[in-house]
Amino acid sequence: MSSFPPVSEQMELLLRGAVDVVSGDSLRQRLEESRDENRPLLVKTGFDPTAPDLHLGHAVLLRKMAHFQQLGHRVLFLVGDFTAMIGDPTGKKATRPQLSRDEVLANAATYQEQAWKVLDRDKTEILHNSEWLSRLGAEGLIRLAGSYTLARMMEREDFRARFENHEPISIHELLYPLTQGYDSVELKADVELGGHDQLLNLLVGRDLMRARGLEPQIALTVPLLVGTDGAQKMSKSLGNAIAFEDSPREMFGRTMSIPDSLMWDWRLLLTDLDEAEIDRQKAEVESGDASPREVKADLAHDLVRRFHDREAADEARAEFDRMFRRGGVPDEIETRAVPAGQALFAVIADTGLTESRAEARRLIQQGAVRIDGEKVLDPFFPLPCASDALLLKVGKRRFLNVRPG
RNA sequence: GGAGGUGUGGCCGAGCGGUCAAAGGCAACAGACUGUAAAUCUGUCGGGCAAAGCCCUACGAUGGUUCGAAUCCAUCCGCCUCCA
Repeated sequence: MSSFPPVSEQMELLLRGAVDVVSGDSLRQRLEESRDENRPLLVKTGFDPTAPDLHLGHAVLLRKMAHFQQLGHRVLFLVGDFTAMIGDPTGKKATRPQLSRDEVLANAATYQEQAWKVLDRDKTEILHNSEWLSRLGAEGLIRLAGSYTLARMMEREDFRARFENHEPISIHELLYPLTQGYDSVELKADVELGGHDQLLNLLVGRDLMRARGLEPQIALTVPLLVGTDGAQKMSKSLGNAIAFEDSPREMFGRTMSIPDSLMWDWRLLLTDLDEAEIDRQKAEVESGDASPREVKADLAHDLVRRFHDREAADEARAEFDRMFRRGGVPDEIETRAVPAGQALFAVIADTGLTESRAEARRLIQQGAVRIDGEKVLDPFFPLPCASDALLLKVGKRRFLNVRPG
């Protein structure tokens, strides 16, 4: 008797949201073997822990790993402590900085701490690729390099683009896909997961495995999540990310700010809602039977619940309604003491609501600043003495209570 | 090894020795309209100053020429191209 669910059921879950599967047939076949022999598949995912703040973009891949876990397969969380020191060139227009070993290990620890919000910690095996890669030595590395060609490497769009644009490509960057592929050889992985941009790296792994007489791994990729700007892939440096660690309010609000057209992707990739149900909602919104705002709020609620808890999600939603639908203010606003009679622009800048006094003046003149709901256009407006705190509002979302005295 | 090119604000990209805090685009921010969506329109977009002006800092780095340098010169650093 097998402990694994039927293969068709497994396939459905595993292929949800996937971009590439090389190949679907071999995945099915291997799942069948696994089920027949009652042996879990070995699923490898490499992490290059350069950015310790996880965001929803990372969640897509972690969720795919979680799917394999749910089905009873062995999921390896491979810390690329060796490869991180090389710096993965994928998708970068510039050479990545090479990190020290200590930085990498510290990042990896932070990374994992957050990853357990999505992955089942007890079912995750953690390995570090320095274990075998540092043993490889110069000779081993050169031999490894001998099994691939420059032409094949240059098939990669990011390398090619950089080459054609006369941008630098360091030799060490060419070694990255090879070392990553070597990990698969070493682990004899059945499946390797990665973002869509990793496809070529995963395929290098297949080639290297085949060359050594191993059954090549199945490459399965997930899409790169588009960020809150609706245009570029989610990334902290582009400011379009929602971090696992963001507060419920922030997570809810930032989700509400995504373009409507994006919410279906997010639904599919970040939540468990049935694909059929997603399609149904989409049809309803398109026909005007459902409000896109409400559908998006459900999504936001779902995400907050997932990364915080149900209560936090309820609160975030209620607060959002209060603030933005009814023009109210948030529950908790920090209160600061400020000198009475000080000019408004100085107060705003000095309390950090704006980055500079010049910016404060401009915003006031543009009508972006309100005191207790009253628009004030004079930057030199002196803050009156008041027994109660005054509510300062700058733009739509910056609030502060000040108590002049 | 030889020859040449290039380095400007978050990004791309103009820039004649003075009129350059530096065109234009993107992004961002604010206002209007809204659903903190999209689209559209308007404005802002180094810092300081009760300010249509003045001052400070800034065009890879350091020096220099000049009354005056993003613009010219030297050295250094980074990057690229061609030839070998």
